[in-house]
Amino acid sequence: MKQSDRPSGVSSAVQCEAGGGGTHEDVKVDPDERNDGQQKPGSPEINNNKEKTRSKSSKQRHNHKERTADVKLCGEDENLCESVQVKKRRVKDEESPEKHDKNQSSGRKRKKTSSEHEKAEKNKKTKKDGDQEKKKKAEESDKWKWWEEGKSSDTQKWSSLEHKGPYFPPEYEPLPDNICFYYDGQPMKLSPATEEIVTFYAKMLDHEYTSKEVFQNNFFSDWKEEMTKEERKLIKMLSKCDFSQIHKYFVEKSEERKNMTKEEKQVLKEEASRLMEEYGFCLLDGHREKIGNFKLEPPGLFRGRGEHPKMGKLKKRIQPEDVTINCSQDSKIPAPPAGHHWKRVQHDNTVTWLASWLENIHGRPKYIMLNPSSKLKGEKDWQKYETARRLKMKVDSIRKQYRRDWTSREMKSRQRGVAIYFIDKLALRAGNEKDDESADTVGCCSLRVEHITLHRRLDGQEHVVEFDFLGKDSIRYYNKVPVEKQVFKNLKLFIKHKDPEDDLFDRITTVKLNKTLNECMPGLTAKVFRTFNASTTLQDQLNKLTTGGMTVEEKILSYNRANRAVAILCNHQRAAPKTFEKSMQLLQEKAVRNNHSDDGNRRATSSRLDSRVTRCLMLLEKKEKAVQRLSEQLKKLQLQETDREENKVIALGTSKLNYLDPRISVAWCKKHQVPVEKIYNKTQRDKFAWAIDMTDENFQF
DNA sequence: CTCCTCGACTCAGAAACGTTATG
DNA sequence: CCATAACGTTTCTGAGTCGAGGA
Repeated sequence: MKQSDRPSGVSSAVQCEAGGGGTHEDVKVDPDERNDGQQKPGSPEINNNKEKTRSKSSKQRHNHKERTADVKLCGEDENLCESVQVKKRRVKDEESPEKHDKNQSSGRKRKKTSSEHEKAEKNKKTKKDGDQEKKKKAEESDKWKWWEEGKSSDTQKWSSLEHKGPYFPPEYEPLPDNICFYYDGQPMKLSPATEEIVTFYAKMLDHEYTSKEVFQNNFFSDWKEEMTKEERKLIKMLSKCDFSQIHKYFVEKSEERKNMTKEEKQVLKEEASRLMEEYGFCLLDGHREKIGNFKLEPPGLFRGRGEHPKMGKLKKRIQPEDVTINCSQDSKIPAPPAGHHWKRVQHDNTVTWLASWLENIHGRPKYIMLNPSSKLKGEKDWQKYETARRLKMKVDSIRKQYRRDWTSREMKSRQRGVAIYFIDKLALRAGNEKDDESADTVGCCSLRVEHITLHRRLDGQEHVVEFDFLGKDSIRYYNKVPVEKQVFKNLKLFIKHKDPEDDLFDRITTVKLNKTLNECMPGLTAKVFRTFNASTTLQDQLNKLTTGGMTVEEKILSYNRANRAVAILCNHQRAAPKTFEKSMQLLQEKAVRNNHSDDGNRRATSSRLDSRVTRCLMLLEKKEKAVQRLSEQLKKLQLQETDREENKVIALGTSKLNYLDPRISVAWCKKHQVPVEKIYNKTQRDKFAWAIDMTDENFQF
C-alpha cells in the first residue's frame, strides 16, 4: 500500500528530541525490565489488565471510583515541547467571540486595510473583461464584516435562509453503438443502468484500485444486484468481462477534451460560472454567502482510503426523493427537478446545512454546507482558536495533573494521564472506536499494543517509545520518542499480559477522556491540543526564524519552514509528487550546468584581463556581474533543491488551513512588512478575512 | 447512570484543473 | 513565439471528532 510505504521518520525532524536509525526487530520489553517496580503490593487492579480487547469487548468496562492518590510530582517537563512557554500576551477582550454574547450591536470598529492589496493585485490583469472586474470589486466592497457585529447565538445558526437547492449531476449518457462490452469474448449490449455501472469500472481500469481483490469482489456483487435477470444469468465472472474498449473510449474522450480550442473551453467555463451563479450561493440573514459543495456527488464506485473493506462498492445516484431541504419557512422553497419531489423540507435553524441525504455505502448523512468564507464557518473557526488560546492559560495545570495521574493507584487514571500526555506532546488525535466496516486505523485511545515498541535505550537515548501505526486516512505515523521514565514504566505496565491486538489503553475511551478534559476547562477536548500546539509552534518558530535583515523572500522561506514544523508535528503527509525524482534530477543537472558555465565565465574573465585592460574593463564588469548572477542563481537553485527535498512528503496546506491561528500569520506579516498575499492565496484570504481585518502586529496567540 | 447510535460538523489527501515558468 | 512541464489552486468526497438523546 503506497500510503504506508511513505518514508517515515519525517516526524522526527521537529519533534523535540527524536532519534534516528534503529531497527524494528527489538524485543518489546527487555526481560530484565519485566519486574521493574511499579507494581507495589497495595496497588489495585494492576494485573490482568486485558479489558478492552480489539474485537469488541471495549463496551463493558469497569468503572472504578476515582481514588487518585496524591503523590509527589515528577520534575518539571523538560521534555514537553518548548513551544509551551507562556509568552507575554495581550489578550484583547474585544477580540474574543466568546466574550461577546452581551453587547450584540456594540459594533467594534477596525481598520480596513487588507482588501487594498487585493485590488492592486487584480489590476495587473486588465486584459480580462472589464465587466468582471467591476463586478468583483463591487462584491468586495459589500463583503459582510460579520466579525464586527458581536457574537451570535450558539444554538440558533440563522434567522433566515434561502437557496436554490442542490445541483444534480447530468443524467447518464449511453455509450455509442460502436462501443461495446464483451463477455467471454462475445460483444454484449447491456441495459442502460448496468452499462452505467460498467463505465464506472472501465474508467478506473488503469488505477491500482481495480487490481485489488476486495475492490473487484465488492464491485462485482454490487454490479450483479443492478443487472437485469438476463444479464445476471449470463455474466458470472468478472474475469471474463472485457471493459477495454469502453476504457479506450473514455481515454480518447478525455484527450479530446484536453485538445479543445480556447473558444470551446471558454464556453464551458461560462457555463460553469452560470451554474455557480445560480446554485452556488444562498441568502443567509440577508447576506449572500457562498456554498461549499452545491453539486450533489455523482454516482460512481466508492474508493476508501487505505485497505478499506468497502472499496469498489457502488455509490448510487442520488434522487431528489433522497434529499432533505433545510431553509427558512418564509423563503422561496427550492423547486425539485420536474416530476420529482424532495424527501422532506424542513426549517431547522439550529443546524447549518442546506440539504442532506443518506449516502448508501455506510448509510450516513451527507450535507450541503457553506463555504469556509461564510460567517457560519468563520465564526466557528474563530471560536476554535479562542478555545485553543484559553488552553494556553490552563495548560500548565493540566500538565501537572496528568503527571500526577502517572503515579495514581488507579489504572484508569494512569492510562488517562499517559494518553493525554501523548495527545499533548505528540499531537495525536483522540482515536474514537471504529466499526469493522472501515479501514483499520487508530488514534490515541484506540492504539493497540502492536503499535508501540519500547526501547529501554535506543541510539543513545533512554526510554524511547517507537510508534508505528496507521492514522486518519491510513497515513502512517512513525516516530521514535524519548519519554519520561514514569511514562515508560506505565507503558510497560499497560502492555503486560496483553496480546499485540489488545488495546493499549483498555480502561479509557475518548468520551471519558474528553469528559475529564472538559472538567479542566470548559470546551476543552482532545483536538484542542492539536490546534493549541500547532499554533504555539508556529508562533515560536516564526519568532525564532525571522530576523531583522532578511529579504521578503527569506522571510517567506522562514514562514514556510515554521509552517513545515507544524505539518511535521501534525503528521500531515502527501504522496511524493509523481514527477518528483525526475524533476529533482533536472534541478540538479541545471545546477551542475550552471556551475560549469560559471567556471567558463571565470576563465574568460581572467584571460581578458590579461590582454587589453582598458577596453575590457567594461566587459569585465559585465562578466563579473554575470558570474555573480549565475552564482546567485546557483545558490537559489540549491536552496530550492533542499526546500523541495524537505517538502517531498510534507503537506503544508492542511495545517495552514485548519490548525494555525491566522492572526499569528497576519500579525507576522504586518510586523515584518510581508504582504499578506505572499502567504495566503485568494481562497485563504477569503477564509481568513476576519483575521486579516482585525489583527494588528502586536497580536500574540 | 452508562452505553450506544445518530447527527452534524471539522479536518484530510488525491485528483482535476488552471497558471506560470521553461526551453 | 509556442509547446510543454512544473507548479499552485480548486474541487471532491472520505474520515475523523464529539455532543445529544434514547434505551
